[in-house]
Amino acid sequence: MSLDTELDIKQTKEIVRLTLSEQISNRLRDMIIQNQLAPGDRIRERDICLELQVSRTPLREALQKLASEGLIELVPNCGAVISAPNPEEIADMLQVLGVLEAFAGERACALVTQEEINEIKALQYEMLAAFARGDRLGYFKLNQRIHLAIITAARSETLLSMHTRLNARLYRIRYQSNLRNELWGSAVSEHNDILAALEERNAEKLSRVLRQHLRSTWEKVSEVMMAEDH
Amino acid sequence: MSLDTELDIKQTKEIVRLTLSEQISNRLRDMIIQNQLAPGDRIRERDICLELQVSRTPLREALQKLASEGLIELVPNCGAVISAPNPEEIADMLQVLGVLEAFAGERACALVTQEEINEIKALQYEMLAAFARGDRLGYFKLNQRIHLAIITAARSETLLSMHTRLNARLYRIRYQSNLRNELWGSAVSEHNDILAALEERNAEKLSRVLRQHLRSTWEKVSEVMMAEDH
DNA sequence: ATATGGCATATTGTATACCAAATGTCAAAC
DNA sequence: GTTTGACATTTGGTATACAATATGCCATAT
Repeated sequence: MSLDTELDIKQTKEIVRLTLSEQISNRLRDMIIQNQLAPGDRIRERDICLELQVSRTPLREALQKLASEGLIELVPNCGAVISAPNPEEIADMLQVLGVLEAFAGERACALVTQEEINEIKALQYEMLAAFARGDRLGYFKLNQRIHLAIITAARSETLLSMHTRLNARLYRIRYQSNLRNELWGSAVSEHNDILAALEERNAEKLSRVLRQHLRSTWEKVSEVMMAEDH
Repeated sequence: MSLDTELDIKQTKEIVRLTLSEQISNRLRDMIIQNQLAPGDRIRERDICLELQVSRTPLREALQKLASEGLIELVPNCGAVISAPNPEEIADMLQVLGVLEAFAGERACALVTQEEINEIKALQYEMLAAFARGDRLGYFKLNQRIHLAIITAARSETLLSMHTRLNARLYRIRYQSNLRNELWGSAVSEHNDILAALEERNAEKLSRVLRQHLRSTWEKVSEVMMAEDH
């Protein structure tokens, strides 16, 4: 299952045309998210140019984009380093993500269609299946898709783009945390609450549960971070 | 009073060194915010290069940055056009901004210092002074500074950066709205409520008032937009 | 008159070479 | 041991060339 599973299903109307710099930034973003480029690593322009077989111009445009997304930091005359957020920053981001999802929940309760609820329920069952099999990767990705589905149901472009950006910055650490934490399936019951609140279209409840959900995410993530940090 | 009034007061310790692409993106951002580049306008690389006396490479890097901030749209092979958000998008952004400020208010109540409250109160009086004089520009900028002060008091980098980005996209339209709307001073009483809630450190109240404040901002902005749209 | 197709022109996308400035390293001098 | 300075490396920026695409125009066909 790839990150862009939708491509298998959705019929894209237009032919997608990406500039080279977009392709590069997408590729680098994936490499960062998947930890092929680790936090603190320095990006050497020449090396990446050789590796991806592109010239410096589009690569540097891609770096600018990633920098403004917060995935890398551009130090003048020192080049680009992969961002290495500390626990405080992670906690901060997760809190804001919680606020965004809480708002998404509010709106979703008013705007979600029965079809979307059914789809989320299906994803929920798939996630339970992955959990039963001990399939951590599948579990994690389905978890992500459920949250994305709720954001989508909120029908707010601004919300979606902010969530996407923030999520990209958190993806790696959440993934690592999911792989390592003993309690990797502990969100199952919270997800039941989320689904229940959505089905009742109880905005206040869904909002509250989602924000709480991100708080407990922080607890799990911090546990793993502290352990790694010796 | 310039946008960066602080420079007059604050002693900057280090010498700030910005890369050329940063300087360019800052300049273009200001030009967009101040309506020197109007929504829908197309940016011709060569023209801007001549105007700013820079080469294409750093200019294009700057454009990438602005595009990822949502201030311009980059259409492959067609160049850059200044974003022209429609009323629905504006409403959407203002709602999310309201959510962010509400959260900032919550945190600020817990973290704000007495000094900061005093400063916000001072800004409030300055704003009242500007209102009394009919100084719309001064009123608007002080209004912005008050909100920024609340965000700052919340002590969340993520929140600050998201707020800054969203605010940049909204700045122009809010400024125009402030200039033209009959009710340009109607936020004065809301600001009294905001300050009161902050002084009481009443998180729930401040959060609610701030979100409501952005809702009434939308009412004023939409009024002006509708009028302009014929 | 409208529509189609093709051509010329303008603009963007990418590659490359080059230079200046900044950084890091390492050895010599004190 | 610390400082100084020369050197190699890397990045920031410019200039330029060329390819790909978009745009506008005109002639032709219907």
